[in-house]
Amino acid sequence: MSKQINQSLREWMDVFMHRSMRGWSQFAKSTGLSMPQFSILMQLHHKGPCGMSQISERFDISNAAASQLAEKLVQSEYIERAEDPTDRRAKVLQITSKGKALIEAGVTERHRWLDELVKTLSTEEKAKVSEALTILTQTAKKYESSEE
Amino acid sequence: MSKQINQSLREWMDVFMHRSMRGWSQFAKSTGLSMPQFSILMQLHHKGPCGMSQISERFDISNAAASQLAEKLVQSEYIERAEDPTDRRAKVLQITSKGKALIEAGVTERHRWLDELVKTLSTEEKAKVSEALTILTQTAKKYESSEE
DNA sequence: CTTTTTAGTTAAGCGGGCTTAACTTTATGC
DNA sequence: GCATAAAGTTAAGCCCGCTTAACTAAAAAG
Repeated sequence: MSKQINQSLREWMDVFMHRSMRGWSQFAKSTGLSMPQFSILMQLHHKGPCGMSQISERFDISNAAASQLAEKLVQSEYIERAEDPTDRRAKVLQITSKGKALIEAGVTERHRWLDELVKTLSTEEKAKVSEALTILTQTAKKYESSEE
Repeated sequence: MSKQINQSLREWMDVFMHRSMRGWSQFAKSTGLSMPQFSILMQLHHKGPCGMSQISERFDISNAAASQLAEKLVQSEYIERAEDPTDRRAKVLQITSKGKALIEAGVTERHRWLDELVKTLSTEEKAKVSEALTILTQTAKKYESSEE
């Protein structure tokens, strides 16, 4: 039983990840953004505003690199870079509505595939899948918050 | 109901994709391979041997670019480049055992997190998740083969 | 059998990401 | 207050991926 769930998770992740990674990199390319720039944008969309150092830490690059990438995103108006009112050395990076729209367009595009899949499921199957994914997502969120 | 499954799919994707993409790019970096090189390796591992043109088509780059990337992977012994016996203009790219080992190490690392999640599930939850993911995977595979 | 098309390679050159190093500005520790 | 540490920025230089263009070699078309 334990073996079975491992097996099914692995297979699903395999299929899903290949599809997903390819889709995202194609989408990133179509926007004209490089992958590093795009990843930062995703990060800001996903986790909300943060400072420059969090970016460099998260992506394991130097402060200088983060600063340069952020600069380009500011230039193209996908993010905003403001002074942190509580510490005037620090900056607060935040996605703009233009940036948000871009990422959400990507998400929507990625979802089209999932929607197609769901369409072919029976009502009963839909219910099962929905319940299972909710369980997984909840568990994952708990785990993420527990690891710091 | 249809709304509910869309919602749970979206949330699931949000959490799992971020985690997974981050993990892969960290892993790729740790191997010293660039993302383009790593992606080609993944592709060869996932879909088996193919020619140079399929690579350039798949990743939407020029033949020249594909050739140069492949050359580097050959140099580092992650792939083999042989002459296609049925068409002496063409080449057959194939992952080596060294390459396979590398990718599989990455997969294993990615799975560690999934295993942690599964551990915290009850027996009943495991059964539900397992069943649902099997449904999804089967559906996805059918869909993939139907789209060409 | 010649012409054209197809598969791949090679080289030059551009642009991007990244690092190190030097610097500015602001906060912290004593 | 003064020294030290921390957050970002800027510039120089390297490596890498990518494109275009020129080329080789083999298959297909006529």
